[in-house]
Order: sequence, then structure tokens, then C-alpha cells
Amino acid sequence: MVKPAARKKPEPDTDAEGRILDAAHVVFVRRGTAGARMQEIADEAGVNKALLHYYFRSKSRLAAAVFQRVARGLFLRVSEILGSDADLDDKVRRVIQLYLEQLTKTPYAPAYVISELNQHPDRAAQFVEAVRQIRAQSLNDDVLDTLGKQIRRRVRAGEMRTISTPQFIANLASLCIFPFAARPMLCAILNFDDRGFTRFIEERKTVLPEFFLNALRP
Amino acid sequence: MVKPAARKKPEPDTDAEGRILDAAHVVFVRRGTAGARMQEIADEAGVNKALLHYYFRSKSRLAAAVFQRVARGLFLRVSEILGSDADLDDKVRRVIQLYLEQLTKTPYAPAYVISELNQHPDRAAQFVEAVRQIRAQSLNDDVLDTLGKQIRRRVRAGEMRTISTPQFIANLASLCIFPFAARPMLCAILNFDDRGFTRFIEERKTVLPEFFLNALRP
DNA sequence: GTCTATATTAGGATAGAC
DNA sequence: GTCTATCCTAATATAGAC
Repeated sequence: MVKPAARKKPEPDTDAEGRILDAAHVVFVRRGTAGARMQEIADEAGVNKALLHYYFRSKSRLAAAVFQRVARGLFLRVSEILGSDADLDDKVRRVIQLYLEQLTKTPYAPAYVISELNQHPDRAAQFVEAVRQIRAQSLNDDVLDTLGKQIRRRVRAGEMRTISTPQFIANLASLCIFPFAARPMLCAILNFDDRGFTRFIEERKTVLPEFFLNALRP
Repeated sequence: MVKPAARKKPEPDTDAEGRILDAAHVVFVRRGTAGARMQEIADEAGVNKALLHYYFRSKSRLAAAVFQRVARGLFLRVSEILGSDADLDDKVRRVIQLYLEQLTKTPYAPAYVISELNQHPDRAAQFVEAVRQIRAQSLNDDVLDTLGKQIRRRVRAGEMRTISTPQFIANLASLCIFPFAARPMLCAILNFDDRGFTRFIEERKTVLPEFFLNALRP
């Protein structure tokens, strides 16, 4: 279904299948799976509705393909960093930097993934599979183990407060991802317009590494 | 529409309008507005579909009523704490405690509000209005101002690192709310089942205040 | 106020020409 | 492979009896 062969056309026009998937990506992320309309996807792709079924058979299969793609995108690069042999502080700094930049480009991804996972219980299995695949690809067999060892080493050396690996990861993910997922909420509470939010994220690029690393000082 | 009069029946059966709103609450939060079905709400309320239209005219009005309710619920009590005259450390501890307990009882609220706000742009205005109402109700005219003053005072006194009020609030909200909003995501990554997640939140009740307050030490 | 029955439209899916 | 035309079910909404 996916041809890894060399791309012939450098123009934005890909083959129909690719255009449809891209269009579906846009529409599903914007409206959610339940709110998306096949017609809107077809329009966005510049093809006929029937062609969506030709390539993807049904709306739910198309939705699954898009979800897989977005979920992977959210964790692929971060997983590489966490699985690398960099120093722990360095990992933290790089993860924060990466997320704040990546999510600035794809700001709707977190809210979409959160929505899907909560409304569509069988997406959870799909998500677990995506995570498993990413883990298998990364240099380290288990990113979590490596990270846990790094944390415990630092704690034993007295360079860091005691913290469990899950809490460490949850805190890091929360601080990076939540502001994007809850952007309209934050903007309402803090009286931000788009410009205000952008500056807020810029500020965050320096605030967050300090905040997080400081929190772990012994 | 809402009668604040004394409740006649102590049984779970309220009047039809209340039962419908409760049922709508459950179903909309579970499925999202687009995914919810009027039939399912009617079943959940134990009434006929037509009655939903009798009381709420249309699905979108019913959805708006539910959203208002859930959004208020997310911020009402927290706003009381932040607007109180308690010490800053105390506020932090009480907010964390409140959120972790409240969200344990209504774990789907954050994901629902996030979904709605991202998929349904005009919910944003509704949300702003809900926040404005809560602010007007609370003892303090502007919770944000009060909090900002407390933060700056602590910073000037050298008892806290410099941090802007928006970053302070965003960090606190992120750390409290995200794990619930992204529960299936966290569970997949950290290999948690329901039991594991519950223990994780229990652990978090002690971890989080330490983490947050420690992050702000000078 | 609450029901049954029905109207109406929207939207996913397919058949078949080209 | 891509289109036009059509089918068909699901879902919101209303009419009208009780």
C-alpha cells in the first residue's frame, strides 16, 4: 500500500492515495473522527468521494491510518532522544526543545490523539502497537529501562531527588504537551490571543528546562 | 429552567429535565458531541427521544448546556482556592490536592473539554463566558492579579525563582490535569492497567507538591 | 409532559460508465 | 484509476395522540 520508492514529483501533488491520506489527516485532526465528513476529505484532496473508498475501503479504516500516523509522529523523535546515550539533563533539555518546536508546527496533534483515545476505546490497542513499533526500532530495546537506570543512578549519587520513572515521564510530558492540547483553555484563562500564545511558548523554551531540572535538585 | 427549590424525592430519579441533562452529560463526555447519539441519551435517561427535543429543542443546544456545566465544574472550586487569601505554597498544595481528587471522580472531564474546544471553535467563546462568570462570583475581582502579586512578592523577597504568572499557572495546570486527559496514552507508555494508574495518582498526591514547590526554590 | 409514528436529510457506501 | 449517479441506513427533528 505504501511505496517507499523514490518520489518522482517534487511538487505538492503526490499520487491520489497520498493526497487523500494527507487530506484525511487534516480533516480528521480538525474535526475528530466522528465529526469528519468523507465529502470534506474528498474536497480537501481534490478528488471524488468514491475514490476514498477505492483506496481505503471505509471511513473507519481511513481514520485508523491517520491515527496511526499522528500517534507515531508524536513519539517517534522523542523516543529517539530518550533512548540515546546522552546525559539525563541533556535528554530533558533536548526533549523540551524538540516538543516545543515540533508542536508549534503541529499544534493540533495532542488534542486529536487525546480525543481519539478517550472516545474510541479500541484506539488504545492501536496506540500501544504504535508505541511498541517505535520501541523496537529505537537503538535501545527498552527506553524506559535505560531512563529508569539513569534516574536511579543520579538519585543514588545524591545529585537528584528521589522520583519514580513514571512520575518523571508524566511530569515531562505534561509540561511539554498540555499547553498545546489545552491551548484554547489556556488562552481563555490567561487572556491570550494567537500572538500572546506564541510569545508564551517562546518564553517557555527557556523557562521549562530550568523549572524541570530545578525541581529535581536534591 | 432550573428550579433551585427543595428536592422532593431523595431517590436518584429527578424530574425528566434533570435526568435528561445528567444522561446527556454522561453520553457527551463519553462520545464527544459529534459522536453522541440522541437515542443513546434518551436510553440513558430512560425517556423517549422526542422528550429531549421538548426540553432542549436541538442536539446542539443540549450539547452546549452540557459543555457549560462540565467547563464550570473544572474551574469553579480551583478558582475559589486561587482567589482566597491563603499563602502561595498553601494554594499550590490545595490546588493539587483538589484536582487529583476531583479528577479521580470525573476523569473524563479534561479530555472532553479539550476535544470540544479544539473541534468546535465557538465553544471557545462559551468557555470564556464560563470563566468570566466564575471570576465574577469569586471573592476576588481578578484571581489572576492576586496570584500575580503573591508570586512577585515572593520573588522579590528572594524566596522564589523568577517566573511569570502565566508560566506558573500553565505548569500547575499541566501537571495536575494532563495525566487524566492523556490517561490512555500514559497507560500505554508506562504499561499501566487501571490499578496501576490509580496507584500512580496516589503516589502523585505526595510527589507533585514537592516537585512543584521545589522547582520554584531560588 | 410523555409517548408513537413519521418526515427529512445527511452521510457512508457501492455500481457501473469511462 | 477516477468519475457520476444512486442506494440505503442512521440520525435529527417534528406532528399529533394520549
